[in-house]
Amino acid sequence: MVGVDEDCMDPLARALYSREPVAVARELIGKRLVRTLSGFQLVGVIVETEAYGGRKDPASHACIGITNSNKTMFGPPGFAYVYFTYGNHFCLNVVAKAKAEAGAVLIRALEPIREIEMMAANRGIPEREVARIARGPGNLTKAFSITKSLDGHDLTTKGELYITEGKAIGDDMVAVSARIGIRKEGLSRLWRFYVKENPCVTRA
DNA sequence: CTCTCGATTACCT
DNA sequence: GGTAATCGAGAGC
Repeated sequence: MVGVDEDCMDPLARALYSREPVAVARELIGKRLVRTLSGFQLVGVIVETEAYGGRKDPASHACIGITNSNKTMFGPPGFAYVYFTYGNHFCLNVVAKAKAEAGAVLIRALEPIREIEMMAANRGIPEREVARIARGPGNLTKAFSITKSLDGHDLTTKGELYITEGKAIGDDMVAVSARIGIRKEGLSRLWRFYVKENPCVTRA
């Protein structure tokens, strides 16, 4: 048994998420996502994120106003916003906002560091293909067994799913780009953050 | 390697 | 009825 340190790490406080989504998206790079599953703790380092705003962000789900499926984004920061899309995939966000009515940070990729075997099994791919296990928002939720049932879950409390401190990653190792996959406007906003040259980050 | 396209379903208009 | 913050298979170069 190697990295026992995660066991005594407390979840990040809600104050960290009570800021502009862009600031939170940058801050989350290098932090650890912890998933408690069947007595095991799956852990991954966050290596790719994207910020989404409220009514004024045309690419955000919150753009259309509050609905039954996006209401978590309009609630308090520090909670998980999980949605289902393309008929196949769940995506995990953290609600993040300063003063705006809505906002969130999409977790797009993780670097697996603990219980990798279980993650690979959840994905149905060989354990040796570590880089592919949690690369992409739909893939990471599958690897971590995250579904709509975790929508609204508090990520600042030690439980089924939470985020802890990790290793600080300096600005020289973090790249910025336009967001991926959005079809509406909003591409001019450079709200995507990722670790340079990390194999667990999505292409494009 | 890059590119195209189909899968599949909840939700909103 | 159209669409979506995706993924992976398969074709083509």
